[in-house]
Amino acid sequence: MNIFADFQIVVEQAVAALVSEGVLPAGLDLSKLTVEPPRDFTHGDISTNAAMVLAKPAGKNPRAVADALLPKLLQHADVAGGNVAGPGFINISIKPTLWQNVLKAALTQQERFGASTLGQGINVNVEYVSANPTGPLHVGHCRGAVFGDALAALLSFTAHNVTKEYYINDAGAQVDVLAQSAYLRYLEALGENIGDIPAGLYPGDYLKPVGAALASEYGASLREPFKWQTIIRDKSIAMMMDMIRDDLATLDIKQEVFFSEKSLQDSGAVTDALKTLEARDLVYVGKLPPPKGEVPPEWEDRDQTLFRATQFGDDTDRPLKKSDGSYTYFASDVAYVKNKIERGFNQLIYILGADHGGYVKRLNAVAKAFAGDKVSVDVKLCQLVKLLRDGEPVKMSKRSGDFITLREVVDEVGADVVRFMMLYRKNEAPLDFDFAKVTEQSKDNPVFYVQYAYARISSVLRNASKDLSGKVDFSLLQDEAEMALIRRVIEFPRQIEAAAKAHEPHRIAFFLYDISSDFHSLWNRGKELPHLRFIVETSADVTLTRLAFLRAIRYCIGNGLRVLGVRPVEEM
RNA sequence: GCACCCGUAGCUCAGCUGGAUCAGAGCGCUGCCCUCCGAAGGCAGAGGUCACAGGUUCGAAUCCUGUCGGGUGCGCCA
Repeated sequence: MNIFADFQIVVEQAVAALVSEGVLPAGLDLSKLTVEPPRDFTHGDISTNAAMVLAKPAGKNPRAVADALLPKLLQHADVAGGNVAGPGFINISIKPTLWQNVLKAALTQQERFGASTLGQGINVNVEYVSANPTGPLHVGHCRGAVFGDALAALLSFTAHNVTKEYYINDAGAQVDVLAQSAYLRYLEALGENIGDIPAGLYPGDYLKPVGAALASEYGASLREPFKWQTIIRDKSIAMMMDMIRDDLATLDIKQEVFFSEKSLQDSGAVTDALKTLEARDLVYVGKLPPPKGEVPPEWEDRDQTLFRATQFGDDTDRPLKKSDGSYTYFASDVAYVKNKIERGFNQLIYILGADHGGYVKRLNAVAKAFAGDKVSVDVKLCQLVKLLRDGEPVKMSKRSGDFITLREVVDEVGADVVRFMMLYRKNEAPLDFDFAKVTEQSKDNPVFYVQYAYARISSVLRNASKDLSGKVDFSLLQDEAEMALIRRVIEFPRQIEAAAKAHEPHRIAFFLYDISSDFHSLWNRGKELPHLRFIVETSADVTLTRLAFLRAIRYCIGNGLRVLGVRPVEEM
């Protein structure tokens, strides 16, 4: 139960009442109206900017609107009091029964506490990773993989109908290079001396099993590469994708749909998509202007088949065909967007590396061309991860093929640490990942800090005597440290919704840090003030109440961690 | 040349899509707290002209314009 969302409705009803009384004009825009916890809790429990937002369109001054609105709000059963403050804020304090009900809800809903109906009826496609099937995933893929997976979980938790998808780039030149590289490994597996892998091919050892598999399956019958290139390529792609799925599994990532680019071309979907655009006069043959400033030396003007992306806000029109008449990668993208729309998705989310910034406008343009405003596109760009070891950058040489793989990172520090750290920064901020720091067992390490809070709570629940008789009475929670934690619990459902709306899972990570901090603080208060301990020998009621309170907090932390895909631990 | 992202404390970053004595957290620095549920923690102090200059309005770290600085990308690659 998100009491802030509930009160949003209450405030809107109060506004409606004033409208019907003629105090406020009809047709007011309520979209800027917010109901939030106040920045400073001494102002109250709930705060709204309604009066200030409505004052101008209503032609009144904010305080007058607030004074008119306040009595309506005070009539509500859960409201204990309220006042108008500052330029026209309305602050409301709620009756203790309301926050007590939230704690009860946490205990009843358990793993579902914080879930929301926000996304009901919305079909979301989250596409992430989508790495070329030419080798194992490396660290660079880590962040997008975790981000996409956590965002998908967050959207599921808020009742969106989510499909997690991976786009396989299996149609371009890079998979032919893969096939050539695998062919050499195949010859090697047959006992031939292949020497060094030539430049331009994939040198990694991970292709040796592909060669071996081909050799054992086909013997020497594939020696003429041009004839059998298709078999070698398809086998290589299949094995690379298996490897990638295994890599993702180390992070507990399982996508439901693996969509082949090649299938789009083979099925005629690309041709169809272009026809659809042509029918709307969105395709033409023309020349693109060279980039301003430095013109590339080998620039030559040529006619190309172009999509009128500029009609939909892009910076330039985009080529659909190469000069030899074959389709560009972008043409596949166009068909893919169309395919997603036809599958009924209302929201298309793409998780891409920051070097794909140029995609944002063109993907939006394509979706607009096909579906107008009915389908929204959100491209989340993830910045680079800088790997450090004790503050020193970790060196990687991509050329030799010995880059650091995703698997190596997960093997060294564990999936939970990788997932949490990748989400402890907003996606467009660069991220430092220090092997030494992230495994440290101290409060400097946020993963540990949050896990520790969960474990401490679990420890208290274990230590508590099982056969206490008494009753839970949340009104016994009075201390300011307890109240601070209660405010966190109340805020949890709201944080989930806000993070889901903004497509920003990192907010959950920060929330978890904050609630853990408040918990550790309360814990230490109990050290100084024995009557604030969770287990109090002299009162079964107090003890049972605090244990129930702890369980509610534990559901917040546990559910938040689960959304991020991090396992809560009972002991450490 | 153009587009996108970023610029907040010495360092690493939050700041809930314009709110209130709001300028925050952690690290680092200074000083405290274990006869007591896990000190693997906690409390307190010092530290910033929110890159800069204008603008929008009741109100700006947040929105607009410009400047400076950093990153990324920019017609057949994928």
